[in-house]
Amino acid sequence: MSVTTLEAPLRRVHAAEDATPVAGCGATPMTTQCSACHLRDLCLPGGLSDEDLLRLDRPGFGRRRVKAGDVLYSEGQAFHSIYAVRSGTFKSSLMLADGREQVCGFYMAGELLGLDGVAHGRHPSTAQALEDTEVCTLPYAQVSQLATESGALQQVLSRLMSREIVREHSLMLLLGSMNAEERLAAFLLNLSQRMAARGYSPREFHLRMSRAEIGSYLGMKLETVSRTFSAFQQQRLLEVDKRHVRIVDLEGLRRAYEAHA
Amino acid sequence: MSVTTLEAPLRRVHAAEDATPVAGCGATPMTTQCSACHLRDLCLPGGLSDEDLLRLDRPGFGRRRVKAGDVLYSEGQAFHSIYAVRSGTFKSSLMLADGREQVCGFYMAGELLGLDGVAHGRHPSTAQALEDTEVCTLPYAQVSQLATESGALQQVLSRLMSREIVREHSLMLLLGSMNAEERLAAFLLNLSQRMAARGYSPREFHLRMSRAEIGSYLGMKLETVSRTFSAFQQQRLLEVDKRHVRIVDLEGLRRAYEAHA
DNA sequence: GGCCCGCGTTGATCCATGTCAACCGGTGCC
DNA sequence: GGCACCGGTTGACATGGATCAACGCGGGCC
Repeated sequence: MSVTTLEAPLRRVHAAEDATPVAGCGATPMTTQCSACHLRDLCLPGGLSDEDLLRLDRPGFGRRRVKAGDVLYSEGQAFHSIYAVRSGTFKSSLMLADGREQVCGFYMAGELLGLDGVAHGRHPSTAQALEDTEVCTLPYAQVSQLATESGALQQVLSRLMSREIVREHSLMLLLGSMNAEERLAAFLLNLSQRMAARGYSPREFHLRMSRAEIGSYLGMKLETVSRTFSAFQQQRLLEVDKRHVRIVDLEGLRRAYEAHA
Repeated sequence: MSVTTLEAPLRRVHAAEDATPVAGCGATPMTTQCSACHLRDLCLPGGLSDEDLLRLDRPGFGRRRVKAGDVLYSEGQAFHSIYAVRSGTFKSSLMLADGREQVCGFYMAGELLGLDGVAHGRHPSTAQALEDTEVCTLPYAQVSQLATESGALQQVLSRLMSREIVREHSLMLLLGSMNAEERLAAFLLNLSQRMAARGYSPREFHLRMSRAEIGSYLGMKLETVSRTFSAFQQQRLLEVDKRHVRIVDLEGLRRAYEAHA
């Protein structure tokens, strides 16, 4: 149980994942106990008492693997479950009639996906895996039931939804009032922070998404994303090689973000 | 109780408001019963059973008047309550360090304000009245308590938060992928629809916000908003006189929205 | 009544980002 | 092994919207 570096917990998740039998291949589907999960502090159970934590074990949430490029749910589909990312990365997006796509979020381990489906009983967005992933499936009826039994759990759920609202507020700020450099800086700083929270290095990481996906998320074209990466490199803020990013000057990047030029 | 036109319910709210004694002037503060409210179908109680509706009467939510230009709550302030708009219009906004403002929503009668405060126990945004307004103050602790007692109420609350997420998704789509004409068309169509839901004419209304506020919301400058209004007028889609708008060609406006030019 | 100020409109010009195109390196397939 | 394709980078050019500036209208205040 003892871990020496902050990086260990997530690494272990990946290892465990490798040992897991392939889902949907006949055997009883894998279930998950939140109380034993490495991600419990980041994920839904974060901050719950032991008692409430055990309550979450009861339903035995299922697991599901989603391969790179496959969709977890898609726009218009009936809403039954929310999903907690166990490993890997997802993007969620909306599609315009003419095929233009707006990425509205990237989700990594411990983050909850699909809360937007609660409103109208159907998923208003599509969630697609950017790499091979594994999720916990949390049937909303069960989650809802558990929430009626425990005020604390209900709180947590409300807080998570509210947090999603706050996140989107800041994205709106970004999309509505920032220029290309500010946008990319904000994006990288956010990623960096989330990597750190997961025990990875905040200064060096691998992007799971293409330039086009970053661009769609940030409201700019892929060429502009690429150019802005190059500009940051020239300013000695980053070292970039395709999807590998090293933040050389974190403070400088923060300044670029707050430049509001 | 019988109303002959759809416009009546809201008109009555305004009338009632005029008769209400000024808040905070010594007398016991006005309280509100959701079960008797004209807005009950639009607002928090929407879809609740009679039993649950009565439950909402119990806490006796307070009322508060906020004059044009005054703030209901501001960024950073501790979060205690959410607010239901009884009459008038609010904007909510975020501020950048350098003073740039991003309006992230306009709220009218029956809409809930402040849900973004649940996440971290402080308001991450500022809500300001665009005209003289009245709100119901719903202390979050009480709302939360009620939700533990009634699954249905909890559902409603979750659904409202989720709806806010969905709303912001589409705003992101707008900010990330649409041009000026599409943005303004989307804005007007949305307003039109909300006016209709409140029993007002969907084709003719008075804007409560300035060009600059519309611009901030839509991620464009006030001059561009003004020009785009003029362009729509030239295309015979609208008739505009300052803040008075008449939609001449609703279908045309829809096409402008879906043009994705 | 007259003045000032805030809001909205419109014109002229500029510039950040979009668009189009060429090219490069890596990967997977024939 | 070579070819085709995909993702990324870079350059040249186009353009939508920002910026700067002038002006008009109406309401509030002295």
